[in-house]
Amino acid sequence: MKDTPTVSGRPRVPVMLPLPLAGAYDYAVPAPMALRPGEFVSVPLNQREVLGVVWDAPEVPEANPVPDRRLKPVASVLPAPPMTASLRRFIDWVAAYTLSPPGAVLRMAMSVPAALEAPAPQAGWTLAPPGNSRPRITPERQRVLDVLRAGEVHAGALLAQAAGVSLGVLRGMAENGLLRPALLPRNRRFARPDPSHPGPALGPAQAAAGAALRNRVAAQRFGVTLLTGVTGSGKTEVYLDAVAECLARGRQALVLLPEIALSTQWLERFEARFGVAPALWHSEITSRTRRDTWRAVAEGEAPVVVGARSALFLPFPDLGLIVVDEEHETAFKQEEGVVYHARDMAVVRARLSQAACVLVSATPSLESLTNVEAGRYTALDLPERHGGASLPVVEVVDLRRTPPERGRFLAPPLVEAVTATIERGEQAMLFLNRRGYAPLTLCRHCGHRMRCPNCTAWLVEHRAKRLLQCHHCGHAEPPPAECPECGTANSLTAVGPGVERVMEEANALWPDARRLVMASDTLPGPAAAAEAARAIQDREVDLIIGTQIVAKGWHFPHLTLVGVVDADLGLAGGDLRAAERTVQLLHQVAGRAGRAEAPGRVLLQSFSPEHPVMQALISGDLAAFMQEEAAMRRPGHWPPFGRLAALIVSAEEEREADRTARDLGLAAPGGEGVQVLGPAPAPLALLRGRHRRRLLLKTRRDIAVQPILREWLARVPVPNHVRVQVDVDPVGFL
DNA sequence: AGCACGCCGACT
DNA sequence: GTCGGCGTGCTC
Repeated sequence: MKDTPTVSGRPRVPVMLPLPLAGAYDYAVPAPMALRPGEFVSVPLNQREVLGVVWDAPEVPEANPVPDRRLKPVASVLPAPPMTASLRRFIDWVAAYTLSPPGAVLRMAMSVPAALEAPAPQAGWTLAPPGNSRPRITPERQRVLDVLRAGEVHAGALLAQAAGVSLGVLRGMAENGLLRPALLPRNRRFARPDPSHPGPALGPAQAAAGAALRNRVAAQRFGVTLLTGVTGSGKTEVYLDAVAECLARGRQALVLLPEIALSTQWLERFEARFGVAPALWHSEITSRTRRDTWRAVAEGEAPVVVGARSALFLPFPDLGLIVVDEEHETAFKQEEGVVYHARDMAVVRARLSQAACVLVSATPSLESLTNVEAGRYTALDLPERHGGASLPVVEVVDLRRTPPERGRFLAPPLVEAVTATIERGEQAMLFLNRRGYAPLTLCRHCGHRMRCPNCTAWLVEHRAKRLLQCHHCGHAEPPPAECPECGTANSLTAVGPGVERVMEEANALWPDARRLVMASDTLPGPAAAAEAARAIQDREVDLIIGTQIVAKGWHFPHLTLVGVVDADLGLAGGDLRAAERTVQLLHQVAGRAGRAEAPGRVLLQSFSPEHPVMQALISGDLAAFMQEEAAMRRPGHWPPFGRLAALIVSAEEEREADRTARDLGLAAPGGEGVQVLGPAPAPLALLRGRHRRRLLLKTRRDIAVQPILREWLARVPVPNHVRVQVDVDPVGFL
């Protein structure tokens, strides 16, 4: 261990604070304290005390360090396992990559301050050593003695219950010297999954893939595997095999899911494989569970954690495997605060932890496919559906040739198919990625459109709630009786469909069918989603109408027909990844059909059946589609064949946003392989009352964007009310 | 992030 | 006259 660094003899340590400061602050180390990097400490900061982490001494000493006399001493060391060097390096890495203050990244790793305090010890009873007195042993007392073996400590309530006595008996025994109070051992809240627990039987292809993944984990070093396979091919069981191998080696495993709150079916599969539940980490767990889970992870007591992207910042002391399921999902991109992509950061964390990383998808991202092609990742593919199920047949309903009736959204071929499916006693699903009743409310008299006052967006009618809502901010208002522009009464009319409106149409078409809407606002929380899934599995529903939450890895064995109400929906707008994302989403939705013996059928309603996206879905040859996608992006150095970073300039005053955006544009970097696009109004030019302008930095893949961004931003002064947000590797149009 | 300092509006 | 609104700036 290196000596504690000093400036002029007085011992000091850098302490990283979970605040958006430029770097670590130095503190004096009081004489009796021995501090090593990683230790959680409490330090004074400007009239208050805050928690922080002892960071590492800089490799090159700071140019002008804070003089000794201005140093404040570290107040105390917290009774928690120190943060590992690999997590500290991860935090530094994420901060440098995303251009965030390291303290802002640290904050994500210190989200549970209560977990840093010593857990409150629980009182219980243990056998007292034999004394001189010989107290009377009643039958009740004997039963207690029978339950409580030497050396064991039991909680009073449980002991009394097990022995069938009252708590008074225990107290009496303590007074007579038979029992004495003792502290309970820490309760093992997270059962250790048994890697050899008999799980579901694997087919030969799965077993082979499982063995290959096990080898990757057994190597106990960094490596990334892209596990692909059509929906229903059993990818989950295969990577759970890798989790088993990781557990057998005594290391921890982390599984990231895009939307953990909706993943009850996934948890059932985990329990079927290991006999116990994993530790869960997402925004909806209670603060108590949060504290216990964080602590258990830090102490190595939680062998498997399944969580949302924030679980990447948990304090695993010995991470052996990270799985990113549905790796193509854009939900892994964090868009607020520290802007990062959890899939990419998972790879980094795995590398810094000497862990294996497995990216899983039926529809892998072009990023990951390109990494396989370049030899950076290893590919592993499951070619067939497991258990004899076949892939659904995909057809397009040409809306130009067989349009729906006026004011309707379901074309005759789709209506007939749904009718036939329900009549056969099978389930059908209608997919439309639009919540509410109608995306636009228009005045028939003057053409006025109902807009959000805070955002560049239409207000979406939610007829059941009798509200017009903005899906970008919290704004909601009741639908006005007359047009706010021209004052005409009863002139406002709903334009376009949302799931509610499709439901209305379904009510008229199939009045006897049992119908269910699945959307994020009709299924508030995991319990409601789980109940819906159960009702579907138990055939209590004939027709499901849903938004993209129905695309998530559900297993609905009786579902044989999927109708996509508007397959063209995602293709509008000039987004770089619009086609890729639409193929991925629609393929996932299609994959819900025909997961058991009965074959599945998928109908895509589209105005452009010849579009490559529809053709790819019909042929099922997504690999060929992705190759064409690659061929289109490669020449212009678009990601993943080049790098992209977005600057979002925002201000309440439009002129201020414009001015700073223009200044940034004038100071734009250039040179070989470096290009700046913009400034231009961001696609949501007004969001939550802030005007937004966007600039895009595009570089060749061999040129890092971070140093360019740092120099660029340092050249341009940003006024007080203006915010410049940096988004390295932006996805979606923002 | 939070806390203090500072400079302008309606109140005991 | 002061109580308090939140804009600005600093924290080893």
